[in-house]
Amino acid sequence: MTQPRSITQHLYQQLRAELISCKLRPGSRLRTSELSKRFGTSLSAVREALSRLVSEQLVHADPQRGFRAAPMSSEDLYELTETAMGIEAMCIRSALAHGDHDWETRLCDARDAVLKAPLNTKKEPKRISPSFAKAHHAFHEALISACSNARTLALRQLHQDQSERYRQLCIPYAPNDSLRSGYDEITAAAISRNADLTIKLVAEQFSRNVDRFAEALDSEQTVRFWIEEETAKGNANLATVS
Amino acid sequence: MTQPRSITQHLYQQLRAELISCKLRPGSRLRTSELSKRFGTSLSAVREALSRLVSEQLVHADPQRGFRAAPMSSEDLYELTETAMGIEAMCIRSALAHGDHDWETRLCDARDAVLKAPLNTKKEPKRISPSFAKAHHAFHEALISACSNARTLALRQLHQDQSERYRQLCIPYAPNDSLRSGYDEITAAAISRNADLTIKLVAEQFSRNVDRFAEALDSEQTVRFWIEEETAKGNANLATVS
DNA sequence: AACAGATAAAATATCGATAATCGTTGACAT
DNA sequence: ATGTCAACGATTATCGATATTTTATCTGTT
Repeated sequence: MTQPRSITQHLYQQLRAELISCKLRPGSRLRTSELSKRFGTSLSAVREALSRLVSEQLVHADPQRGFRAAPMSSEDLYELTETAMGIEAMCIRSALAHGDHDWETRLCDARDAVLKAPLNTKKEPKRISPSFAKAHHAFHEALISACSNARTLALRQLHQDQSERYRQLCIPYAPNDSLRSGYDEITAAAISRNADLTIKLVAEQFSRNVDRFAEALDSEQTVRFWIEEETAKGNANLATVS
Repeated sequence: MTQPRSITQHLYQQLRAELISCKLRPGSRLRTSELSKRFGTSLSAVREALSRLVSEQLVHADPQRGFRAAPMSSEDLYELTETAMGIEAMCIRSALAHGDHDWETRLCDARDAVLKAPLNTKKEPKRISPSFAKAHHAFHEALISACSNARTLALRQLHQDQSERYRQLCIPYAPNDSLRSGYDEITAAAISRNADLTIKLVAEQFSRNVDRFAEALDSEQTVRFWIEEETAKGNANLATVS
């Protein structure tokens, strides 16, 4: 955890996190006055942080009408998934070309971890457990960790975060062992340097639940999220930058 | 040309254009005070515009040390080219899948135009003529114009602009007819919906001159650009927003 | 009752000023 | 001569206030 030097930097990270976690609801207005009050900073700092998020497509800026959290839609979800997978494919190709023995070890370790991680918790049986989600991400992170192209990796991070945002949609369903599928095959394909097969298998995993999320977005009912909405009254305090 | 509504918007577009054209030199410091003086606006407006460019990787922000134009390097050029081509490939696949008869017509027209455009001008015989460059861009634009994925298209634009920035490097050489190669073959491959071949041919065109630019960046001599550097004394005036 | 226009309230966009930070110069001691 | 430290100047980061624009409210008329 790197200590942010400037207020703006801190605001940027904080707002980004709240947008990805959907604590700031998609489509909701982001009033600079509200945010500056909540974080105890000036308008300018908030505006600057929001401006950076505009280029990341996490925030939309209607000139003269202020900022709002980027909306969600099933169309965008499908497009995002396609784009993200294309970028993931680039990373995989590079990783398979550059991966050494260390990389293979990391990959196998990550595979073992994800196969052992608990799917859900007793408290929330209808939600994928944070530890499984973490292990899943770590696996794919390990897979592309040998990718040598910094630009592609940066793009991947952006789209990973965007996808993570969509996964905040509350869609209760009991996870089953089918979630464990793919990891073994992907690992084998990657180590044998079969890029096309690796990509195909990863793509299958990626698009597994997309339809479910898309349905939730298209349904008439208002969408629900796992996390609670941030209310205007909240009064977060800035950690003192020591 | 859409009339920008806000000062910040205008600044953003202006700065972006100057960064891509390398009027603002790669790696050079972007002092907010200088820029605000030059454009006759306040510091905040400049900071806000620069902040948006940070996420586009056209500007780097060292906390507490201000902004600077993103540097150039041969390593980055190679990575950019690879990434841009990967994105272009996604667009091509989508376009070939969705392209209708209209699209084929647009593509053929663009091909004819690029084959007729003059390679250079008498005034600058060692530089590719603007009209040929324009026709070249229009051709590839037409090729991907049937792509249905807005996110991929947006990414493409970003990387196109980044590549354009590198092409501002002054590398005099007399263009010859080999520059005309590829367009016929690409058009044919695209219309016959052979995605793999289309991509391969486009990739060849893309990477044609990369080495030349990379050499220029790696050479000991300071790099030169076609356009003149923007000096601090300049005094651009804001168009009155009517 | 419905609509148009005028007015008031809210929020945004912009500015100029202040505080914090960094880089540099120059004095001083070793 | 060289290295360290302090004070200065330059620049950035942040703030609070003002000007503009949008949105909501109210009034009067058809």
